[in-house]
Amino acid sequence: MGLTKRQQEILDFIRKQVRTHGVSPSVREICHHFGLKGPAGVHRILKVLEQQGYITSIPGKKRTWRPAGGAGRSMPVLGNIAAGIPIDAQEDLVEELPVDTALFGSDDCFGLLVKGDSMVDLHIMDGDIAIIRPCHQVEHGNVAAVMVQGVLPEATLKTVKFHEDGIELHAANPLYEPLTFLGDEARRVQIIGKLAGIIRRNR
Amino acid sequence: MGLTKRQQEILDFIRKQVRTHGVSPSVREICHHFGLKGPAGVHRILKVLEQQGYITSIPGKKRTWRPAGGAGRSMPVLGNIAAGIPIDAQEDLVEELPVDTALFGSDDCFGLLVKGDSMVDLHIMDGDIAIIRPCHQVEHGNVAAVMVQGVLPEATLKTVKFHEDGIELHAANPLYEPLTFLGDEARRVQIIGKLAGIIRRNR
DNA sequence: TTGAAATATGAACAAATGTTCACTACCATT
DNA sequence: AATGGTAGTGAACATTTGTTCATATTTCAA
Repeated sequence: MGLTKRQQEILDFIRKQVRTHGVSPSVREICHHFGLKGPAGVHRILKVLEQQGYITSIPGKKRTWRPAGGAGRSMPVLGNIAAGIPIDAQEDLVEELPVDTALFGSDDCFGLLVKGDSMVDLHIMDGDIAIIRPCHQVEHGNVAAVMVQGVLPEATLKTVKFHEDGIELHAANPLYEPLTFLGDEARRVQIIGKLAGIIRRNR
Repeated sequence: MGLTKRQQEILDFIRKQVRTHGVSPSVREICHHFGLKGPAGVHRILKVLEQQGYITSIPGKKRTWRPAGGAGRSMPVLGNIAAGIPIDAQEDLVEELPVDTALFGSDDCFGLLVKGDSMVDLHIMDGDIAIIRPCHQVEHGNVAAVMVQGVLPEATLKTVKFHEDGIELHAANPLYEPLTFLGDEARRVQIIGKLAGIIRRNR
């Protein structure tokens, strides 16, 4: 079976600390975060997590308790986005990439799994991970992850074009017709974020 | 102006340690690596590197001296490869990507800056970073970084095809003619490594 | 209720480690 | 030779921090 509530909390805290600060927390910093008085309790839990294979340390060395699979900052990859920008949504999380979000210019960047060939003209392929930098507005011609209420069930990559009277969403593939939203219709278009990059892994 | 020899050595060591171990070295570990007796000298240099913006630390906290731009493991990106696999070649190093090499399956992966449109059919664009996993042999049809003595001045991405009597190197672009090497000629083809992935950053 | 497992507390020890200071050595330039 | 920047040595101090032990408290299922 899985982990205890406390064990999970502590594991999450370590991961989050390493992800954001790039430095492992000390045992006492973990204590302080949970309002505990002494390091003993946390230390025992660390031992448990180590035995389960979740974390590692170099015995005796300071600040070496860190996630096992690989230390360092990371970036979440989402399978799809159903509503709004997922802040801490665990549901659609496909994996954590061992990549510093700084690589793509912003701390809140995240990956979005690309499905289908709709962006093939931009050399983005099925299975690629599109890196999205969250924002609410884009310029004419930018590629962005967008959602359209009632039309696109999940966030999709489109080239966004603005006209006097509306918004046009283009797939980068001649096989797909552009979507046009005129007047009030345009309000249904929700910008998730701008395309900041691509990561592809060959099988 | 740049850094002193010692300063550069220490900076490189810190980067390498963080890259491979995921944990910052302690001041004394740095001393030991260079055969120094006391931590004082190194500490002074660390201060210099900090002031220059290369590294950061949380004053007083243990093991918090780490590369400034982003902690965690990283992967070197090379502009071009003139001869053999560059183990520690600093010359052609374009930058360090804050990406764990584990993402692409092997510790010795490195990035190679893609120039030109010769791989456009594989959806690899000018400016992309091709991730190369070093190896000496590839299978028929694999995409690899190759060099050809006297023909290709630097490592280039090609689709490698084997025939009864030789090797054919194809660019993934109809505008480029494939290169054919028959018989003994084939020995001039040197495989640098296999294409493991792509990282693209949009401007 | 009862008992085992998980947690928390308090105290204390030993190491690891950052940091500082004074002094010496080397090296290139003036 | 004098000077100034960079480096190395030795010693010492103060914290941070991992680790352990014994004991109390909570939780939760049998």
